This record gives sequence, C-alpha cells and structure tokens, in this order.
Amino acid sequence: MDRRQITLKDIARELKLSPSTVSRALRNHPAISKETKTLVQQTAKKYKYKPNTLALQLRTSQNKTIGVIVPEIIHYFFSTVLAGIQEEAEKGNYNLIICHSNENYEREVKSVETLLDAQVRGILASQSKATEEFSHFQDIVDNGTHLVFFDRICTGINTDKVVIDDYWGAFNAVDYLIKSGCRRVAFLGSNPHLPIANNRRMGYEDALRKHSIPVDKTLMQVSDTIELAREIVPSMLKIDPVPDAFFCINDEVAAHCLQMIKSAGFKIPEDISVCGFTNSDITEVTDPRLTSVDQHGFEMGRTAAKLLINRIEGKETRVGIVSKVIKTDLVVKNSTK
Amino acid sequence: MDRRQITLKDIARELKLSPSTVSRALRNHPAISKETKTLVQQTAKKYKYKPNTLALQLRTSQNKTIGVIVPEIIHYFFSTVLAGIQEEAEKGNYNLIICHSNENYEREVKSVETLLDAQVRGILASQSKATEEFSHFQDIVDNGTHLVFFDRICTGINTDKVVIDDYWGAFNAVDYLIKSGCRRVAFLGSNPHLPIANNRRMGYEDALRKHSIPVDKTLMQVSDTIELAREIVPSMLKIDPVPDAFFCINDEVAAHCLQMIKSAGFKIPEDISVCGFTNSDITEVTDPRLTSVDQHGFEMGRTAAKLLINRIEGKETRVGIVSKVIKTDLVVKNSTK
DNA sequence: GTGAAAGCGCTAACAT
DNA sequence: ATGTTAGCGCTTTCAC
Repeated sequence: MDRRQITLKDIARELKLSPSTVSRALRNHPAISKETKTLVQQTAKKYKYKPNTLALQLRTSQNKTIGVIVPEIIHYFFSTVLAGIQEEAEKGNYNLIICHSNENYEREVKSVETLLDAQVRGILASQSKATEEFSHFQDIVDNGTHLVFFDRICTGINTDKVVIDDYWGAFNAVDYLIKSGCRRVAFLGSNPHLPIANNRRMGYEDALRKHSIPVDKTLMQVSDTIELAREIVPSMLKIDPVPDAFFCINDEVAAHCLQMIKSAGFKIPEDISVCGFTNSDITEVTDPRLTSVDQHGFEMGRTAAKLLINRIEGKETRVGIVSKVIKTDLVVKNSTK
Repeated sequence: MDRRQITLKDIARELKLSPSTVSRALRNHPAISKETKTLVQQTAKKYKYKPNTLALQLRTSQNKTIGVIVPEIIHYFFSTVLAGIQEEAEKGNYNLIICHSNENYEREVKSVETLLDAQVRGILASQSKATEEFSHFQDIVDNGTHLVFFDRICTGINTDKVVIDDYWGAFNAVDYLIKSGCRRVAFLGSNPHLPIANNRRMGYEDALRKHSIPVDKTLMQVSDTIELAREIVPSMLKIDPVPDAFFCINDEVAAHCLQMIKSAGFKIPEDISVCGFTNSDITEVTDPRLTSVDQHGFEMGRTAAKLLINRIEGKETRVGIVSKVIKTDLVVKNSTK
C-alpha cells in the first residue's frame, strides 16, 4: 500500500523528455511549447504527481513552517487566537508547529529549542505566567529567526508584538461599573510582572481616579486562577463595607467569583456587579450571564500571523519594532447594572 | 541578521576532514576514532550545528509530519484532544499540521487535499457534521497514507479508529437519571448518521427499556447546537406531562437547556434534571453545576496519535482495523438528583 | 579510520 | 524549445 510518489523523473522518462523540461512545463515557463506543456500537465494529472515539498524547500533552503508557543491549548482565548493563526498560515501556505508550554518555564525553554531545531522561519509566542527570565527568547532573535509576541508579551526582548488595549479595556469596564453606581470596585488581577496584568491594573486605577474614588489596596488582589479565586473572594466578601463590584482578570475567575458571591447570599447585580475579561463561551452560561471585555482573539491571531509572515517574506519593511494593538469591546450582559 | 546555518561541510572544512567522517562522528559511528569524535562534537557544539531536517528527510524520503483534521478548534472537547495529540507527536518527534474544517464539507475536502499535498505520513481525522460523502477520506487510504479516525468516525471507510463508548456513556447517564427518580427523560440528540449520535440514542433507549419505560418519540429531538436548543427546549417544556429530565448530546446544549428550564419557572434538579456530555469547563460555572459524561478527550488524542505513529513506524502489526475505545465516566454534580 | 562519489527530488545556469 | 550539469545538506556504499 505504501506506493512511492511519482517524481519529475518518472514523468520525464515516460515522455522521453528531460526532468528540467518537465519541471518548466509544469510551472508554465514561457519557453516551453504549448504541446509539451499540455502533454506534461496531462501526464502529471494522470499519475497524480505531487511536487516533493522537502526537495523544493531544501533547494531554496527555505522551509515554510512557523512555530507557535502558547501557554495553554485548552483555553477559550488561546484556542481563538490559534484559529486565527491557523487561518492566516493556511492562506500563506505555511505549516504550523504548535508547542504547549503549559504555563511552565522549563517547557517553554524546551519549546523554543524544539522550534529552533526544526528550523522554523519564525515564531509566534505568548509567554507563560511562570517566565521571569528571557534568554531563551533572545536566542530566537540571535538565531536570526523572526519572533512576534502576542498577548503576553515579553518586555525584555526587542521584537514585534501584538497586544490588546488592556489599559482601555480595563478603564472602560471599570468606568462603566462606576457609572452604573458602584463605588467599591474590587480588582482580581494577576502577577504584576505580566504587562497585561499591569496595564489592566493601571486602567482600573485611572478609572477610579477619574471619578475621584480613592484607590484602596485592600480591594486589589492577585487572583488569576480558579483556586486562588475560591480562596480570596470569600475573604473579600467579609470586608466592611463589602465591595459592590468585582472586576476580574479573566472569565473563569469571574464565573467562580459570581458563584461564591451568590452562595454568600448577595444578589447579582443588585448588591454586587461582576465583570470578566475575554468574553469567552462561559459568559453565556453563567447565571446571570457575565458582562465581559471582548479580547477578539481570532483577530489577534490573524494579525500576529500576518505580521510574522510579512517579516519572513520581507514585505514588512519597517526597521524598528512593530507593535499592533487590537481594540477591545465591553460586552454588557446581566452581571452588571 | 539572517545568518546561514552551519553545515557538515563547514565543520569538515574547519577540521580538514571529509563530510562523511564528520557525519559519522556526530552519530557515534563505531569506526571513528575517539579523538576525532570528541573533536568533531566539540566543534559542532561550538558553532551550534543543527542538522538540516529537510535534507535528512529528503534522503530517507520520510518526513515526520502528521496531519490533523478537526471540525472545530474553539471547542473544549477538540482542544483537549488536540492537546493529547500534540503531546504524543512531540514525544515521537513528529510535527503537526492542523486543519480546521469548521463543520463544513468543502473545507474538509480541501483539508484532505492540503494534507496530501504536504505529503504527511498520516492523518488523524474527525468528521464534520455536514459530511455525508466519503470519497475524500478514501483518497487518503488509496494514496497509501495512514488514516486514523477519532470520535466522529466515518463508518464508510475501512481504517483504524478511536472512539469513546458512546453507548455506555449514554446508557449509564440515563440509567442514573431513572434511578434518581426521573420517568420522562428527553433526549436532545444530533444527526443520526453520525455514529456518536446514533450510539448515544441506542444507549438512551436501552436504559429506558431496562426500566420498562416506553420510548416516546416526542421526547427525542435533534438539537445539537445552541440555536436549535433555544428553539426546541421551550416547545418541549409545553409537552404534558412535562419531561422530568433532559439528556443532552453536549454541554453547550445542556447549559442553555438549563437556562431555559429555569426561566420557564422549573426548579433544577427538583422538577427537572439535566445531564450534558463531555464534562467541559462550562459544567463548573452553570447554576446549578452540570452533571455530565466525561469524554476524556486528552486520552483520546494521545491514543489516536500513538496508534497512528505506530502504524507509520510499522510497530502496529495487526493487519485488520484497530478500534480503540476510551471509557467514559459519569460525573455527577448538581443538575441531577 | 577515513575519504570519494553517488543520490534523495528539484531547479537554475548554461549550453545547444 | 529542450537538454546538461551542478548543487541544496545529508548519508551510505565502496574504496583505500
């Protein structure tokens, strides 16, 4: 069953032509006669000839694969980004090698190694939460391989990036919460060395300041996983006076926050509002449905992949760093007034 | 910045050796003297030599990539499977090309073409809901490329497959519902030409029969998307007597079903129980938390990938079709009595 | 123990 | 308009 693929040579032999003629005929070279062309092309079709990509790429010493490093695959936002990357890669005829750091620094380092070993032309990366050291990313650049960060960018490395407007996403959400009557807005954030977390915190603080509400450190906590939320939210509900809104760094935390608020006996949104970040599928099935900031992951994936491919193909000529920003949208549902 | 990779030749020239010697030294060939070996290996390390995979694969005329066709990437179950495939592929040093049919027949056909053009060694596929014609899958087999179906298998093609025990998953869930006191269990299913849907329907029916409950066609509907559920569930809630349980083909349908039951004024699980299928992340954030059948997608992905790789490498010697079945588990939460 | 030559499939100079 | 030759990076006979 394992039949060998038909090669140019096979066709050449069959037609008593030289391989180069066949090659040219197939690629519509002007110097080939019409008859030979049609003859060759028919025979190619007849034998289901497929050019050997390996040989082609070896010759031009340019493979067409790009690598992707994501912290987590089983995750609404990242799978959305992945879908966008996939679409753009397919369009440009690039193959994808997807690596999965699993929020783990060592696996991230290994992923970089894997991708460089595979000699990908470029890498799209989103940093794991655990990463605080960046030399593996620097290796990519030093190797002459193109690198574009998306979402969880790494400020220590001088390279292209695609982010969302975390600051404005947070600012608008918190501004909305305040305008709807909330005065004690809690912030469940993430490790501040992640720019996305820090920018959202600043957006949060500035929205408070705009309305002359003092920033209260007791209302700001790192709580970016379900486990942390289950620990921290109950304790925050005991603060007096109790927060009248929770602005959360992601939808999972928001959804579980919402559950705990309800089981503590508060009404949502009458007593306490909750707002998430991402606008993932789970926002539709919580009760009440969860207000959230849409991150447009698909568009982020497409943008990042497009940028990388343009760099690879020399179509992006700007010499310095290119930073693209994807706009967020607050999607108001029922967990806010 | 785009420096050329170091090749065997470069090292050979530097060390005044022949490329073949260098090649042998690097791969620890017995006929090479210890001194040359260490010398070569040191120089290789010094220049960060990386073998050119393209050249290697061209020589052995065996690339190391496998293709995956999934109906949907942004989907808890499939991203779980993907994570399993990814892990196994990485372990076996295979690259992945992931195609995304988006539940669309034409895109599925095109995906097969893409993968065959890329000359992947094997393909892992899960059929789109829209597919009713299978010749594109037959093309894969005719081409001599290995094919393993997972989850949404295609019965028309004679090839390896990995499925879950849909029948027993459904049987056990419905059996549990009945044992908890439900008598009028509705089934929100999917297109019966999909084996997964048909097997679950049979499990459902047999569980009813086991308890001598007649199968009532009015309680069985095709409703496998959120849109369909929003249309069908309200109408079913008007049936007299009303169903006292809904067994749903997936968690999204179950979650939205649950919402509509609540807004119709019924209590869950006191009046009506709801059970989903997959046990995805959303089962944790609905109110009440959703009882569901765990499909173990990660294990399915690993199993399918392992099987495919074994076929490719000739390690799976069974001549006929290999069918693997992943066991499901009913995970009882709060939407059932 | 090491080297020379050939070849994997393809294309691009350089003939003719 | 077509053929010849060489070479992409690597391994593998076959020599010595």
